[in-house]
Amino acid sequence: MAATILDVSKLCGYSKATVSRAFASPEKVKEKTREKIYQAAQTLNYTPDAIARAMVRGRTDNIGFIIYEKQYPVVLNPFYSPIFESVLQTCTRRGYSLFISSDRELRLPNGQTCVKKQLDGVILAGHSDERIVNDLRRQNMPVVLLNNRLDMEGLLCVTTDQYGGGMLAMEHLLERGHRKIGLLAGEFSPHVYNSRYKAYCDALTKAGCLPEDRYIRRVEPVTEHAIEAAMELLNGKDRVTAIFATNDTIAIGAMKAAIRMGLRIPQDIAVVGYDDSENSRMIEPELTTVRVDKASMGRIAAERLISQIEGEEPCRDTIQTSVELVIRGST
Amino acid sequence: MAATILDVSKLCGYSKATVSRAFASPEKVKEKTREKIYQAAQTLNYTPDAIARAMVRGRTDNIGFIIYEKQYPVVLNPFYSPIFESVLQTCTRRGYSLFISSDRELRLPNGQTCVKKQLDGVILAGHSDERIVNDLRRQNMPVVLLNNRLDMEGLLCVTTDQYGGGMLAMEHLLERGHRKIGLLAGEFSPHVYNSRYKAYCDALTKAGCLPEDRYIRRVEPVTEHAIEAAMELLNGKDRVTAIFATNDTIAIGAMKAAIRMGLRIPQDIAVVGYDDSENSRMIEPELTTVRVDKASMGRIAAERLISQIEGEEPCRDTIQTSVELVIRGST
DNA sequence: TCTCATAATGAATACGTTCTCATTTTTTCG
DNA sequence: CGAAAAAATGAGAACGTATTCATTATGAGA
Repeated sequence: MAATILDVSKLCGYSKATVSRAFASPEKVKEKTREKIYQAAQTLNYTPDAIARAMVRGRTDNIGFIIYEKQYPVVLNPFYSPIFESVLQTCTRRGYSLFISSDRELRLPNGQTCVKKQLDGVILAGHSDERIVNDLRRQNMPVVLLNNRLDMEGLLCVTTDQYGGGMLAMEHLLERGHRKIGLLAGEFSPHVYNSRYKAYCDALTKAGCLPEDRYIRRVEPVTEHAIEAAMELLNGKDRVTAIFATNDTIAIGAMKAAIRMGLRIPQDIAVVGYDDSENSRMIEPELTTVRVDKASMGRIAAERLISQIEGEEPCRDTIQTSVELVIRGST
Repeated sequence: MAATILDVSKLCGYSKATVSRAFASPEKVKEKTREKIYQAAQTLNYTPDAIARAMVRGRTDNIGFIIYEKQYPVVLNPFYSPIFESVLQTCTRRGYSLFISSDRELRLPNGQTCVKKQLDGVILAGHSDERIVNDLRRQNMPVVLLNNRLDMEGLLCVTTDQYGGGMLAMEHLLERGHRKIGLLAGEFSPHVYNSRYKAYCDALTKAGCLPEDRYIRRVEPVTEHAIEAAMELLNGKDRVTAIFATNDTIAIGAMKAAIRMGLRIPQDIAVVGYDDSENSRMIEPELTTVRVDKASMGRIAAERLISQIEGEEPCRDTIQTSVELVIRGST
């Protein structure tokens, strides 16, 4: 049905080869010829077939974005959304299209990888593991890790200073005089969890306090769970005066718990979050939080992946984007 | 580098055709043969090449999801995120992969549609227009509209009862005795905007009130703008006692404005939102809002598109999913 | 005008599958 | 057991493009 290069060729009288060149590398064909070819193409409503093109070039100009975050049923959560936006922009600018999928889709029942030859490279976001990376590498698929860190030879990881960010949050609370600080720790990838937990402990210790288990709760990053856990920390006469939550959704849960218990924020209870996602400005007062440079993360990951696809060697193993404390009304 | 069907063929002694069948339609090959072929494939780490496959079948098993919402810089906003999730699930279950893009990506500089032959069909979300649909149709591309309505021959639109939803919200406020009701109307597609605006006017009129321009503000669906507009409505002695916001982000802006002005929710000012996005439960008190069945929207759009791809004729032009009022603390 | 270099074009092949049609093997059943 | 039917397999074309290599047209310099 659709016109092919042959139809155009016949209509304008030039060979298939020349027509092909007119589209794929216009500078190699005489201007006058090119015009005639484009004219013919237009009347036939012809566009080069991307599949046939990919077939012979061995490249599709498609990139995959795959999110592994088991705890979130929603593929696109407030943290990844801006990252994704940035990845999409970068890819578009450089002529690539973007595939997206959750982890379920990567492997088909028969063990095939549906990704094969469909994609020129893959961005793995969240907590993927060595096995997944190895699977992809065995197929010579360029890979970049996003918001995760795995120590594998030549594997590029784009992440942030998790420990430093945690420190920023804790030092801010300590500076304001808080000593009884609760930790609401979300269940993320080990890399993320461990770094932020360590920052919590180190900061307290440095300030002469002892981290106490009764002030610490592990929670799923879901508002309801966070509310429950926060209520425990806020109950009793020995309650905490501040809470460090390891992401904004959890922090908002903590604030909601406080409001429901009649506590004033920040006078009675201060809350610091992490990520600076959209949510952080939805609540009132707005949330003090650790801002992660999500736009850069996405851009860098995409750019490095594309460099790799286009033949350059990865120059560094790990790239850390900056973190910054944004102080708002909750502290 | 990567193994092809020919390598497998040589290793196991069967012809290319049989190897191909072993993967594409296993029931057509003897079990014993199949096992040997799989074995050989495994040792060679072979997987059928999706591109070559697409080339000969004329199908890619890829679907595109394209969002047109100019006012939102973020491709994936809280409204579309669950819809997208649902689309992704449905596609995955039925063996399709998902491409995503904003409108910028659809057309390349030279006027080509990069979509051509890469995709088996497209879901157009947000306010796309006739021109776009026609472009795609000229290439025989199956199309489904999501959250929008265009009167075009045989075009399937999956939407919701915008007017009915608006009515639910307004009648709820009227029942609670409110008469001075403000409208914060987000700038969405004409279809959406007009329906909700009409519901606002009709409900008021039916209750014997006259819609007044001073109670109505058009706003971009961004929290800051909503806060400003809400403050205008809440100022002065003649202020409104309730606000109907045409989406949750705007409603949250209204609530934040009220809180900042020292008004109590819902005693001094009631707020109803629209969409029931995640945000609606982030604020305290939580937001009364019109729930849109986003999961169904996504599922239905994907299913109908796939039916169309697989050869069935669309049965209805417009499908409306249900709306429902969720009453929470803000009213 | 002629020669040589260079630019522009064409013919043919390759990319890795699926599918049709023909052929061979296996099964069924009288 | 033998013939017919059914199942399994193989040979080869086709999908629509990019690219290599050969050929032809164009232009520059003397």
